[in-house]
This record gives sequence, C-alpha cells and structure tokens, in this order.
Amino acid sequence: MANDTLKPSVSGDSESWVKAVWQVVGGIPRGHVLTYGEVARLAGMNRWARRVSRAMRRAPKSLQLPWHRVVNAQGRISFPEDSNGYKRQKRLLEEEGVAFDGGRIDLDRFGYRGALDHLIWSDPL
DNA sequence: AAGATGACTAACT
DNA sequence: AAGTTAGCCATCT
Repeated sequence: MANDTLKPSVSGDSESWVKAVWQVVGGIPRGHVLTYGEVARLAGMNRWARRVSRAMRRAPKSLQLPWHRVVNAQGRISFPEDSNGYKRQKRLLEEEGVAFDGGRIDLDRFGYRGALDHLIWSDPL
C-alpha cells in the first residue's frame, strides 16, 4: 500500500481554485469583460482578486484563455499604458467590439451585469 | 528566511 | 477626483 501513485499534480498552486478561475475566465463571452474581483467571486472566493492574476499568468497556452477579457475594477487595463501587454489587451478587446472611453471601459455596458441591465433597460442605440 | 512585490479591491482622506 | 491604507497571499530576491 502505501504508494501514492496519485498525488496531486498541482504543485504550488495546490488548490483547484486555479482551475475554477480558468473556467470562469474561459466562460466570458466575446465582447464582454469581467473584473478580477468578479472572477474571484464567481470562482467562489471573495477577496482573492490578486490570485486571479496569478492564476492567469500560470495558465497554459493550450487553454487559449481569453485573459484579455479580465480588467480591473475601474474598467481599466491593469498594465502600464506603455507596455506591450496593455496594447495587446486593448487591441484584442477592441477587435471584439469593446469600446474604450479615455482608456476606460464602461463596465455598465460590457460587464456581465451591466450587459444585462443594458439589454433590459435601454433602447438599442 | 524575511521583506518586497504584484495583471486587485474597498474603504477612507 | 486622486492619493493613501489595509487586507490578501503566492512568488521572487
């Protein structure tokens, strides 16, 4: 006995929250965004926004994770504006129809909740 | 091993 | 509106 043929393959990341995060992020529909905090909440932990970024960093490329659909709570990209990451993310989002207003995304329109409210309450342009 | 860091946030000034 | 403080905790030095 005593063997552990099956040991947790996840090292360091230890828990399944990482996968939960990947799953949540992978489920963000095209043209919409979620904040780190919302992803954390949907993945089942309120205060772990910071780990979301960590999880994404470690996500394998094979997942094709739409990492660019995650922005910070202010609707801004959490990279320095002069960085490649910022430009890359902004371009990807704009290609999906997400509009930037002064470097800021209107979460009332492109966030989950905002998208719903928008559909329900407002006239389509 | 201990302190700094960070793809964060909410609360407070 | 913009800057600071505190909470979070895995990683990096």
